Amino acid sequence: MKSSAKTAANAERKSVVSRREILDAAAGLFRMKGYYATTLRDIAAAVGMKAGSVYYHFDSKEQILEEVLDIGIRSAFEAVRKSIEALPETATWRERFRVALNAHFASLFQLGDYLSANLRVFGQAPPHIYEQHIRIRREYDDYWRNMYEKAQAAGEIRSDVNLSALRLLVFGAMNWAIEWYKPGKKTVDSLADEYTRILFDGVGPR
Amino acid sequence: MKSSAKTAANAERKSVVSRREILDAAAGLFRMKGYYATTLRDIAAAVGMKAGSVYYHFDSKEQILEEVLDIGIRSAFEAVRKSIEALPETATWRERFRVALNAHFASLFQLGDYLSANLRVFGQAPPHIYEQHIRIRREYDDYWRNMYEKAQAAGEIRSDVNLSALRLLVFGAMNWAIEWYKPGKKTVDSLADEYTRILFDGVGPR
DNA sequence: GTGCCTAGCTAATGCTAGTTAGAAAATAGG
DNA sequence: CCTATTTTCTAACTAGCATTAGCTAGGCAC
Repeated sequence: MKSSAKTAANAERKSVVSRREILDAAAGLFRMKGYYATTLRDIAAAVGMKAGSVYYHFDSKEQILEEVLDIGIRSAFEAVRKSIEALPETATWRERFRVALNAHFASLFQLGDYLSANLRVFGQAPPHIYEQHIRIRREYDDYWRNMYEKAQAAGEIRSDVNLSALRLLVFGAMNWAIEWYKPGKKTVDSLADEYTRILFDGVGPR
Repeated sequence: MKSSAKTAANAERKSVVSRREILDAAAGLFRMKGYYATTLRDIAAAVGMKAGSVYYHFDSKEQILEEVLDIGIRSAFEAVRKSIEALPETATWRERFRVALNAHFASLFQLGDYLSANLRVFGQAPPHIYEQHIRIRREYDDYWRNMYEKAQAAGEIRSDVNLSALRLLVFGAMNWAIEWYKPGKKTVDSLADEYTRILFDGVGPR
């Protein structure tokens, strides 16, 4: 009974391990070179395998992409949601924004390459993959939209502010960071801080 | 004499026309599908040619990419510069920012596909092309940086504002717009207006 | 009409990438 | 250790892509 349970766990683990390694490597390569310029041979080599072996674990290169995209957005969404839930009920919307932004940047810069790979390649993914992926993306979008709406309802965002513009501006800032961020240059905390200050206080004279 | 001048003009025009058509088509296709998923056959078909014929006008697919990238950033830079130069000397830095932003969005959404193709594919361009391209990009970046510095020196941007963060936030917002902008949804003018207001006034209560 | 130049076509080339099927090696369990 | 299963390797295949070299047709000048 016990040894049987151990057998099942071990048998699962090698392929689970290899599968994860492949995904990790793919995420890193997609982020760095994009989907099309990354070959299966590249990915396989990164995990000490040959390209044909990858097919034991995945049906196709496209399936790898789908999973990388999915993991990327879900892990970010989860991190953002969790960090907000961990706040006290009394937290301001400004603080929630900062924390959410922080979690997003943490996902982008600290939790592996999945989100950055996602941001880098989703816009050019094969059409059917893009169409599938856009759904979860909209959910994430709505989550942020909802936050802005509540902040405005609570008076923390002025009523004259166009929330749609705000949302798009912020998403741009959040996501374009992959193009310029260099680890060590700026901590995720300070980045989220500064963006929050700029957005809530504005840069103009008081 | 007259017929000779006409000959030269006509002979130049056909290849100049075809060449431009190829670039226009390439810009559109790169924007839509990315560089790698766009084939020479796609580009050729879009201008009513066959793939082999494109080599009469360009040495390689990469050369087409280089030119699309270059035209994209240069046209934006030029538009921004021109629009600022057309302002009176007394214009505020806030107004200059708005006008520059407006010009950038106009380049992005109204002057063909070059800038949007650029933004979409430069991050995944072949390394030697990327390295070459990044130079002009830095010049554009510096132009904006310079604007913020002067605005801060003039007191129009508060001294406590981290200009580096501001710059990166704004670039993100400016450039990520390719991911969501749908013509007709919002005019370029109103977009630049709204972003300027959010950034200068902030969204928080006064 | 002839000759030259321009602009595009065509068939072919060479290479690469994703993928497959069978063999071999590694792992796991008794 | 042995056996069964899992995991990886390998050689090959096919399709597609960028590119090339030679040809052709049209336009223009003489």
